Amino acid sequence: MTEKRRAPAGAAVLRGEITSAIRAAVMQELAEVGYGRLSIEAVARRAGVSKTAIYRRWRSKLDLVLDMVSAVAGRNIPLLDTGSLLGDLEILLHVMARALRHRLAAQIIPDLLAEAARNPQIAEKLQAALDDYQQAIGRILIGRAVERGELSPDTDRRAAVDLIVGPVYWRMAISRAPLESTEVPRMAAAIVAALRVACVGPVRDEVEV
Amino acid sequence: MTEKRRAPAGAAVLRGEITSAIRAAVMQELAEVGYGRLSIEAVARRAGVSKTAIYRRWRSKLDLVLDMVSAVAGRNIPLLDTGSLLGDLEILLHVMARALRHRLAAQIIPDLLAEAARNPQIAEKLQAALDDYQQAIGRILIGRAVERGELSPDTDRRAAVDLIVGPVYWRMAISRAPLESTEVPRMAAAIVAALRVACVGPVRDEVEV
DNA sequence: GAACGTCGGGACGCAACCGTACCGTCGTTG
DNA sequence: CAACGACGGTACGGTTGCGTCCCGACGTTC
Repeated sequence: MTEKRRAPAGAAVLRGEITSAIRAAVMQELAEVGYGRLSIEAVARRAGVSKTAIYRRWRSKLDLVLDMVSAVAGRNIPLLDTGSLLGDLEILLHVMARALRHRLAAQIIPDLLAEAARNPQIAEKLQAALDDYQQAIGRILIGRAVERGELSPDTDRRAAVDLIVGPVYWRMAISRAPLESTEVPRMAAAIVAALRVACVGPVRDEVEV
Repeated sequence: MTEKRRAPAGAAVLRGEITSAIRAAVMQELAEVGYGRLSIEAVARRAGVSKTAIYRRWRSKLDLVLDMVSAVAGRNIPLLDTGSLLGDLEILLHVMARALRHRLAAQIIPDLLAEAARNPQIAEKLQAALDDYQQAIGRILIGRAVERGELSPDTDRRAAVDLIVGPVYWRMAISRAPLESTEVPRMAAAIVAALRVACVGPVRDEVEV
């Protein structure tokens, strides 16, 4: 019971440099072969590390990836207040575009999102992060615009998020065409126009004859 | 040289029912484990067929999937002319939404798109299909609207496609939230508003102070 | 009705990977 | 300075999948 336990010391401590090497290797490997083909052996090889080193830190491949996901997804997105919906949107689009311009991100994100569709554990972590992200946009960005009077109070947050995030994601992650920074203002302006219209009730809509 | 070759007959002919079974099994398997983990053995098991049956028809796993992709992606999208941009958009969105509501499609499409980012062969086939799709939208849908005078002639086709396709894809394939049919008209209206603004030159844009 | 020739199925060798057990190493702690 | 104890690395059995080969079955054609 009252065992005297000496704290691990000396060589008996996880070396952070190795943990980092593994993390980096996982990202590389994830981008190169995807989650489906991700193998611990390959990660170990790439990191110049033994498999045991990995299994000591994470129980399984799933654990490993889940940990990476929460580490990356946990970051809060800073949503600066520029004083106008258009300005806020430009900033947000620039941030997203910059993120998706990174080769690793552009490959890993769609891959994990696809994997989430069949892996409940990944889905949970990823959807949580995604929901945070979307809620943040909806609450902060749209919320501010409503306060300013730029948008109607009964704007549908979810629909708004789709209109904001969809185009840039489609362009960069699916269509995989570059999005020049100079195009961002135009896209932002278009989205503002869309949002102004999107506030009307969901069901009722007149059809022109 | 002048060999007399009797045409294959009798049991010596590919049985279409088996080919179909394999195709169906591939779709199921693709949805369940993704391209990365797709195995010929599993496909054969699920189809109730021998591996040889598959290898007789396709040289490899890649060939198999490429064939499926071109078969599905080859279909032309009917873009009905309703007489107005708004009407055309509603139809298009309904078609996309219906397609993405199918479980198989909603899982396979994002998976293959992610895979395309690292597999040149799949990327080629898929990007070709995607480009066709986008060009069709750009040319027909936007083209008609321009002719009608609903949009400016110098509307950027690519940017327009992003605004049209992005939101619905994000909503259904990424965010994985249901898109009610009743929401489509509103989304279409929002997109029309966006498109009207998106025609201004890409670079120049005044910033409100 | 006999011959033909491809069919589907089972088995094989090979390769990759999983997760674990063991072993010598190393640096701190008392 | 000696002992502790977790460290990283190697080696291992088991599993899975790939692509191929050979076999008996089968139905049409002559």
